Amino acid sequence: MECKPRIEKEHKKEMMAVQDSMDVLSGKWKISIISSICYYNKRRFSDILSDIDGISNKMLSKELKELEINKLVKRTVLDTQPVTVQYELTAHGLTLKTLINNLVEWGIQHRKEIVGN
Amino acid sequence: MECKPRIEKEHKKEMMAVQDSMDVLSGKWKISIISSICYYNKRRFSDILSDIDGISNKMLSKELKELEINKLVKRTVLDTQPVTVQYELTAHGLTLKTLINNLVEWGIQHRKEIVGN
DNA sequence: CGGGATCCATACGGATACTG
DNA sequence: CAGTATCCGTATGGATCCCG
Repeated sequence: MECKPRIEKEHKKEMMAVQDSMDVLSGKWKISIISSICYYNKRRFSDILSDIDGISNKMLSKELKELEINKLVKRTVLDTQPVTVQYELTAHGLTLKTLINNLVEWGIQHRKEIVGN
Repeated sequence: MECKPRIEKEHKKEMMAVQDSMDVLSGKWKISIISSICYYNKRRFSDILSDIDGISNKMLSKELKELEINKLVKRTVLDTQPVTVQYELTAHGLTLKTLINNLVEWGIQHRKEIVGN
């Protein structure tokens, strides 16, 4: 397994890039939210709220806002009565799929490693 | 981009696996620590402490302990005077490299997406 | 319905001092 | 050197109520 980056500066840049990714994803509910929207393609606020066990509306609202700022989800207000709001992943949000799949695979391997001690 | 998993149960399992991964990695300093050890192959407590800008000994101690519990790092007490402690990645810890590389690449892409608005 | 505002308990995490 | 213990401010996040 190759570990050493070429030069120190390069290494620092890589660490920053990892942090950028983690900042976006490490919120307690972020990935669950993304996954929920992704699964249904389009999803309304209250639907996501019931999809995810234990989340409060305050948290959902906050996390969705951050995801929107990071251009991972798109928010659309529908002209209904009363108002409904639809969330969907952006093209950029969809690129997370690969990363999430990696996280799934590593998580499975990790569980084997820990449980099977 | 394919998004819908086959069945709901499968989906829940995937979510759990992602959470397992995130729980291990999402500590504020975890990846920096792993990266530091990985970079130098073997590394002592005080060296890691000075590698990572801003971390306190309390945090380093705590995070290292968690990494050890998760079998990502191996802790070795050396019989020196005074005592020194060496940390190195386990085989399992090394499997994180791929994941971290993915995080690096996505982070770079993400930064482009956000900055270049 | 989709949030925002408020209150409040708890967890997180920094600084410092101490120990084997 | 490699932590541990303590103190303490701050951030996190749940519960609840309110509003357009």
